[in-house]
Amino acid sequence: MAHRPIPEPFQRDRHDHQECVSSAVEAAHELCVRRRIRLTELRRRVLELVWGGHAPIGAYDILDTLRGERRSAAPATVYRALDFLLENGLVHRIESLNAFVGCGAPRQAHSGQFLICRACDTVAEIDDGEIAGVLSRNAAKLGFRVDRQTVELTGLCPACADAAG
Amino acid sequence: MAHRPIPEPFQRDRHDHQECVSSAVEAAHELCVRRRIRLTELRRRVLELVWGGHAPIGAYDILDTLRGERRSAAPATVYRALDFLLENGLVHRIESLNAFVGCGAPRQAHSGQFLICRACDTVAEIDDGEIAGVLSRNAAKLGFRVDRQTVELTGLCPACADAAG
DNA sequence: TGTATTTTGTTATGTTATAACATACTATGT
DNA sequence: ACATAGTATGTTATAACATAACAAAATACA
Repeated sequence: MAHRPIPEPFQRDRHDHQECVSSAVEAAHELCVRRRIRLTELRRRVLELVWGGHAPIGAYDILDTLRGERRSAAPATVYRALDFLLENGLVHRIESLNAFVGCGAPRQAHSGQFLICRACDTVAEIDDGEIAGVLSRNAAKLGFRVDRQTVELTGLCPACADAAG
Repeated sequence: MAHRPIPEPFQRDRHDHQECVSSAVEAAHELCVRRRIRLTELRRRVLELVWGGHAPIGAYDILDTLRGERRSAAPATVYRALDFLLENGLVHRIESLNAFVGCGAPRQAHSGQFLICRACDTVAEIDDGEIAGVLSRNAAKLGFRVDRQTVELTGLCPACADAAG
């Protein structure tokens, strides 16, 4: 079935963000059906909260909101839901921020690279085969076999770079 | 003046590690003289502890050792020394591990890329211009201006890859 | 020597994450 | 429908990582 595509990196001004959230939840739902795993109410809700914006959100920020809705919410509640979402590629962890962002393209397996604006906190995920290729290849030249790539580029997004001159 | 070079990534079997430590301390000393900043006893000692091996070490592991030598040691003691060493490029932080490794080539400014063996915990720093170039260039194509690159590749080093088959 | 600056000491607290065990829910075979 | 195995969540406690704020000591340097 057809989804409206999630906006491309940094083309995000004045977009209907609710559309991002519902697309992400719908994609997650389909992925879970396909894999015969359960997108429970809790997991769906945590996914929505991660998709609250295009900025990374911390586990305890998620918890703060969740507590207003579910009196049993505790750190383990959130971390377990996040673990599930991470394992299934529905969210990514930004290591340099100890925070989480939604994955815009959960269909394909990928590690992804992240562009993190230090001014507006927006994170764009890219899945750049050239980058992944150079990393794997150059590691392999040293005899290193790469399992997982963590690539996080911090700087200024186009809008903030313009504003900063 | 001449230093014996710190061993190349993954050529580290049976090397004299004390040589790595003393090289690193000597390089740090010279860098601090040149920059007119102070490599105090505390900072020198923390640098040595970071260089205790080629595996990343956590701040609280450093603290545990330091407490045996200096009864006033507290978290802030260690973090302040680490901040100094980080600012001056003498150590690097491995974001995906919340831990620190010594920098083998503190003379030049660089962000570096890290190859982290998940079997033996050895970390090798590389400073690969091709990688840095592709990252900056491909981010720039999207209008993103990169300040800082975090590149951490987890996998198996040559020795552990051989052992694993 | 006096004074400004930097470094370290000290205490407290904030933030992020996991362990361990109990209970509840869901799917499946009979 | 029932038993039961497996999965998910509740609950309490604690571990691991990091910073804030102010005092005291050491150092640089006029």
